[in-house]
Amino acid sequence: MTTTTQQPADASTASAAPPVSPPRTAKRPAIKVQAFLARLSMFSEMNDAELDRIADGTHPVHTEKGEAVFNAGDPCTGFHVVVYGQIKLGFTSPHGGEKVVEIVGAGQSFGEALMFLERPYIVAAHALADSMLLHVGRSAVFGELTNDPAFSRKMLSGLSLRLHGLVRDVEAYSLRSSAERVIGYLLSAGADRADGAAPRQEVLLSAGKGVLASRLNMTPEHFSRVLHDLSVDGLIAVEGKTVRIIDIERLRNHTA
Amino acid sequence: MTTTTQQPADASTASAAPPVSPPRTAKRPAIKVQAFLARLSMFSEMNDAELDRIADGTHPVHTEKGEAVFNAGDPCTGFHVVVYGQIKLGFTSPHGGEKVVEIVGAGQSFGEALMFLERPYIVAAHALADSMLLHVGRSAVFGELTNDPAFSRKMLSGLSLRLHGLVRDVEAYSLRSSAERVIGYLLSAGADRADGAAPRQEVLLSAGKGVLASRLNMTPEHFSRVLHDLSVDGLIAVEGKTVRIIDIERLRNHTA
DNA sequence: GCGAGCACTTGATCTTCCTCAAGTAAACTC
DNA sequence: GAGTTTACTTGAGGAAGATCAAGTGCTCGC
Repeated sequence: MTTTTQQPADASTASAAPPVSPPRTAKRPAIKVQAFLARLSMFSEMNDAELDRIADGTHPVHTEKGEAVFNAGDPCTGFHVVVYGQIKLGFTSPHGGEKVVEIVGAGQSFGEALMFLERPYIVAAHALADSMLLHVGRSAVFGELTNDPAFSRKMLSGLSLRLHGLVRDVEAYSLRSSAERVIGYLLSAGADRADGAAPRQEVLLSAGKGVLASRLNMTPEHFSRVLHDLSVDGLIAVEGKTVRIIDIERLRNHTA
Repeated sequence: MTTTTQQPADASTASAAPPVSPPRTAKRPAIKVQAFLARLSMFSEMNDAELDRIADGTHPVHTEKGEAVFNAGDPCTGFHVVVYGQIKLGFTSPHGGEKVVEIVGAGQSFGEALMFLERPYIVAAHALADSMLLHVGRSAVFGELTNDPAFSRKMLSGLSLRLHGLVRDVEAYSLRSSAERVIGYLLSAGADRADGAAPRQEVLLSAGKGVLASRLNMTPEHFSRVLHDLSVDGLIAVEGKTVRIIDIERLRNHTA
């Protein structure tokens, strides 16, 4: 849940999302790869020579809404960073269902673990919006890892953070009711001001309700009902994709 | 699930578990720390000087059955390796429940991710049997990381593998019924011969049924019933802690 | 601005799994 | 080796959430 919070185009968010705007025209923007990479915490301590080598190992990937970036079973040749847009990572069950594991936004990366394991993907990645990614090739990463301990350290932290988030998810799935998971999502999405300020009253849902429901391990129907119930209890107000938190204290203590 | 399989004292298992025997007497055995560490894949490429420095950063921890190694909220000053015994990692819910996230046996380690994040533990670790651990201090690890890229690489693989296992768990919890999870466990526990040989017909449950049930995200009652149903269908036979797989093909294809 | 498609909501019913309550069997003490 | 504890099993009932089936309202393309 922690890593799921999305960054709207809001300069006040103290996040790693670099200020790369989506293309205003149909034309794809030429971005400065090194400059973009340098803003990611993963590469933040690299010098120019290193950044150049990494940048040489990348190539841009443009994916339209609905398209797959990769599917389960595809070989993994590196990892991806989102420049703009939004990607969902998920399983497709043999019985037809889908489970969204993570929703990834601008400035976030995915697929590092598989890159190190040299195994094929076990999840699929689909674009939730027209997106631009950078694919960072394995060999470029491995090259820098061997002579830059600070980069190794960053990589280890990044992986650890991801692991930590996943453990928290497991806890939520096992020990919390679906209403509690929804509340947890709303609070963490509302709390993504990193400064000490009070959490937002208005939360913009970071994806469609169906996708969010799957991320929270419930059906769209049930998600809808939970939101409805919380509204009836006067804790929140739902207006399309924005949720206004009316009584954050009662929301926090809510048990049902 | 993949990382959960336990090694009974069986030299044929091609696993990383070093052949350190539990103490036959009440007296604690003096183990050779360097020799033990060298057999772990994490340290397998280290030279003697490095191993000495890591060994200097360790201290032994003896934990009796039922005792805690650490609790959620405790600060993390390094990671642990199991020399002998068995440790469970789990959450305790505010509402009283418990969820076992992982069961860790001899030769396996835990707590690396928290060490890199420098955050307090979010799970608790309790001994399921009288156990001996080695605590490897953070600074010793960080020291070697800065000048041994191969070690960094091993660390990254280890963390990636853990992440991979957790993603598979999330898939199982979300997309599979409890009977399917039980079957998955039995098959993977039975398949832990790494050679190409046929899976074992006899599976020794790696922990008490209650603990296993929690690991598989179900109640002990329900676990018991699932095992019962599979027995009635003639797929397995349960005799205490050993499960004999009678019809592995039908077990694999079982849907209910 | 009209119709088609899609996302979401609402209602009724059904399943899975949990809870509570005994009961049995195995293990640990003394 | 009897008594107690702990682990597991079995049964009955219940609750959370899924499924199925219509709806309603939006957005988007033309």
